[in-house]
Amino acid sequence: MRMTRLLTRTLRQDPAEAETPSHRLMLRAGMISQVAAGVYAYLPLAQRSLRKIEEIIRQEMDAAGGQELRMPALQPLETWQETGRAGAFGQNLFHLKDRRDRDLVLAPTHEEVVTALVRANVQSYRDLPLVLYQIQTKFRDEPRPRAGLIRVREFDMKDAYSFDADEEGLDRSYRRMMEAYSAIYSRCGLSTLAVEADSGAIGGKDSHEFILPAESGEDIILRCQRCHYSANAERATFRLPPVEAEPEQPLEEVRTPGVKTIAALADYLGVPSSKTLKAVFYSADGHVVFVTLRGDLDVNEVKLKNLLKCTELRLATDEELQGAGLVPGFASPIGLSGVHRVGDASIRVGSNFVAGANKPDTHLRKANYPRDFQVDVMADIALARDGHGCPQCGAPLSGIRGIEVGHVFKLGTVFSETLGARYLDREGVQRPITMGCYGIGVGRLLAGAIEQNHDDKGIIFPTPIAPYQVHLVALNVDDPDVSREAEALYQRLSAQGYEVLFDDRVESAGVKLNDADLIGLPVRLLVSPRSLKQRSVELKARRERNAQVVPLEEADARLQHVLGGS
RNA sequence: CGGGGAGUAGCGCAGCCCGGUAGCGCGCCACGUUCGGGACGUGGAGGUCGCGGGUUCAAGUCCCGCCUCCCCGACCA
Repeated sequence: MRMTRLLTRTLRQDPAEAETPSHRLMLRAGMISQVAAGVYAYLPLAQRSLRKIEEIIRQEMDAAGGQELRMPALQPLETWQETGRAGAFGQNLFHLKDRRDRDLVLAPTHEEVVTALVRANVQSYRDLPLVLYQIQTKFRDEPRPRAGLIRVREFDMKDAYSFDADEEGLDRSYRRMMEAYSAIYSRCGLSTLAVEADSGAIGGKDSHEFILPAESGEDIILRCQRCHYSANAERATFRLPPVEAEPEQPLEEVRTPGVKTIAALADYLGVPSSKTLKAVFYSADGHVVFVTLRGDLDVNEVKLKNLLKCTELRLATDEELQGAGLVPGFASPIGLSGVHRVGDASIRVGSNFVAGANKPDTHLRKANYPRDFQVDVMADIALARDGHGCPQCGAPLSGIRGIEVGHVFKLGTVFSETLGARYLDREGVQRPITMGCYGIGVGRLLAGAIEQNHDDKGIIFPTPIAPYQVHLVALNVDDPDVSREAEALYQRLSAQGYEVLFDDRVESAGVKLNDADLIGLPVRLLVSPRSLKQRSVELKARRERNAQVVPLEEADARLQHVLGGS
């Protein structure tokens, strides 16, 4: 491809809206163009990368026994009401009406349709196992699209679905998919981490995310520094440091004027925050829920949501609190009745806590569970943090940020039971099909790759997903020798099957070299009057510091060497 | 949805407070000079100032309403 023919140009200045490196660099390199919030046009350079990523995904899915198909993005709303997921997705589901006023949705994922397909086509255990996949555009009306391609409302995703006779079969399919995922990332030249994840509102037991470590990532991952434990913070469990046993003392009231936060309270009374009880109120599908946990911990809302099995969970408003007879800032589990009470396991670790008194400017000292108050449910609903103890070995956990570039779930029989996807086993008994689902965001993977591979000059593409392999740069194209030799080299390399981006523009050296660094193709070949004096080109790997001078006729052989024989 | 910010040429911005011919840098076009890390000169093209209403002799600027985009949070299979 000649750069004089390429649709876009590079930008010298950073576009104002971009903050994240991948977003900024993709805009500057002319790869993407925003059409609406979270909606992008993929320009030729990006499109080539995306196609390479898709091709790698297809090869690995096929190798793992997958069959590619394609399901519609446009679906009737009823499909989503049958499984109750119209509600579960809520506002995130794009809704529209057709000319006859029928309700349609733009699908955010395809469990319903694929399950219905399998129901119609699978009758016997002989038809199983089965892995179906597609690469299809998904629509999710995200509350806040952000960071370029990292969180968007329209995006291409590879989604795969496995169908097995039983749990053991699912375990095999699941393992196989995880292996395929690892192969995909490694072939893309990326290092990822498989971590335990929350399975969401309608997940099954097991779920893993593939995380690409990156500063700009939205997810926090906790990894054990000693053993192999690693999990998304949404999911992670942890051990609390042991506390010394202390005899329970009698409850006493203490004046705490205007002290409303845990930090202020600990400071005011001169106790560590781990000696306080935190009260947090939520509205779960409209019902007030009272949560108590130790003051040094925060509520993990994902755990809480799973525990309550609700679809909408938000902090309660002060009005809702007062309606339930509670005093914001001084609310207390003690003497509380009439609301659903959830206690975190941490309130059993420690004693003689400071708690609210449920009247203004007053707290209680020496509160003890269960002596002074009870809860309706006791569970782990605390958020794990950097420094907490590993649930498996107790060593400290450390937190890193990362981008979720893949997510796999064991769905079990949730969908097959609801939608009636059954098969006959050997004994002639009807059983629900056991399912798994497996997703990779293609565009997010590209963005993640750039997050992980760039420097202050630009992108450093991993070869397998680079839009082109070689950036052939001619300096001084007015010089007939340069123009002739560069042209000849372009033709020759292209004929040999190399993917060459040929900078044949009339531009100064600085512009061309900076653009080459910005676009970040793996290898740069430079033809100039200077190099031609030695009948040579300069070859420089984007990742390397220095260039090497290579005789013109050896350029192909050197390229093959550098690109690893492709 | 809560908080903050912004919409003026393809990109980055000034002008708005204090109403009076719409500007700067980059990019773009032409010619010439340059030519290995974002060159220089000369001449040019390019704008419903986000949209609608109002005030006024006159609105990019003042007033009202709306829309869009970005950031933080909430949210997020």
